[in-house]
Amino acid sequence: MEQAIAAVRAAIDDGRMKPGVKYSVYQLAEGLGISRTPVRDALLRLEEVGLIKFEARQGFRILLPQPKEIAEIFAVRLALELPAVRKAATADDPALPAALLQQQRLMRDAAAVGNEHQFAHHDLGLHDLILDAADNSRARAIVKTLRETTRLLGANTADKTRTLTDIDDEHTPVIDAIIAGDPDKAEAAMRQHLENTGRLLVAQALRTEASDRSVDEIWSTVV
Amino acid sequence: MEQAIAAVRAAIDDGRMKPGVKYSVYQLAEGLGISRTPVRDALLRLEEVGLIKFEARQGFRILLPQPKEIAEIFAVRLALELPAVRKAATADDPALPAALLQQQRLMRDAAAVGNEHQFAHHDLGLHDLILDAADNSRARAIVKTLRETTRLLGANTADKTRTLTDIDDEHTPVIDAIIAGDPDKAEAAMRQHLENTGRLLVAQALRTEASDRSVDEIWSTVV
DNA sequence: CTACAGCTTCTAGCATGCTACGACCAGCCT
DNA sequence: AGGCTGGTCGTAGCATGCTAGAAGCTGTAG
Repeated sequence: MEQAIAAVRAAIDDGRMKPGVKYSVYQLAEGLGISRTPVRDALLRLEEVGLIKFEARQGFRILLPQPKEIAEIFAVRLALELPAVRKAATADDPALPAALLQQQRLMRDAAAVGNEHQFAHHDLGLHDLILDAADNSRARAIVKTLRETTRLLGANTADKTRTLTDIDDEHTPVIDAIIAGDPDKAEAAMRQHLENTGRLLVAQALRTEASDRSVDEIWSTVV
Repeated sequence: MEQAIAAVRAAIDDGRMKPGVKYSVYQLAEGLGISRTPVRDALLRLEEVGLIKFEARQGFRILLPQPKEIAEIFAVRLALELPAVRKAATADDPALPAALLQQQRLMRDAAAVGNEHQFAHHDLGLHDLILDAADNSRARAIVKTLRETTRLLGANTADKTRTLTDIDDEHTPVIDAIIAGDPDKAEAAMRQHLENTGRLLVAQALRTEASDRSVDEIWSTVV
């Protein structure tokens, strides 16, 4: 079943499966060479996360997050990650600075060669590291799930309006402030980063569905 | 499948299924008069939420949340519900005050006759109403899930150290502040309420597992 | 040419068959 | 008598059978 989940995620990531198109458990199971049961289980879990939607007796469809949903996701992330980054800045874990800098180095390397996939992976790793430092595994799990549902869009977004290096530049003040033990600065930098990213994704979602609403309008109703 | 989820929850609630005991999909399916597949699906979802745990080739077991987990859950709830109650206090939804007072009335009635089940239901309804007013369905869904995992304990807690009326008294200032449009007071009152409840549940969890750690120790590492 | 009706062909969802494997128990060997 | 070993039982997990129902197509009638 884990295999099936990973397979579907991978298929979505590399564009073999596209939003809007109808798929069926039968096809997918055959393609993966396993039976329908674990595939269905996997899809049920993805449905719960909101990544797909079963339509009764018609198959299922990959969903693109709506602009409002994206804004909601980032509102939740702000609520959870801002306190987390404060805690990370005040907690004195001697191993944390090294881990942060290591993660940053990995991201820089990925950015240098333009490897978006690697970059996204290490970006997740950095945020995860901060939530780990805040010592709340539940919050960590929630944010991980939220990121998963926006990742689909994220992959397409970075190269359009923001380079990988731009994103990396937003991380730097966060990392510096944590290492310096300055919770206010860390929080402000993280807020900056999440707001930028969130508004960008909302803007893109608005574009793809050709809506005439404004980013600010949606953003302000939620955040 | 929804039927199976509801059945398992109900069985846990009224004590037909107890934490620590081993159960199997076979037994359960037979008991419910449906096949193993939907029962298994339901249990997989409950496992994802952390309410049960499958043990390979041995059945599954109902889990009691650990003290740390409870503290984490309340840390997340604070992060999400404090902003929400602020928004509820500033948003001018003309229908909100009436809805809040209505919900409070239902809770009072349930408290008056000592109907814990009804009370818990309406309590959930009140918190849900506030999150709804904040207009973030994602946060709403998250909190709902979190409440589900603590509900098991919650039912046992209320009658021990806090009467239903005590809980109700904590809600009053929250509702009043929202109606008065005072976000600061609303936030403070909600914080008071959530901290009380959270610490109480942590204390109970510590008692049931006979730990010698203190509530403050656990609470302060997370919140 | 168009509208409609019936049929074929998909589907999800539930039920059931099947298998590999860990736990537990009884019986044997030392 | 005590420890080990083989066998039996029960389990999750995967595969497959089965059914009701919706979508779309095809052929026919107007």
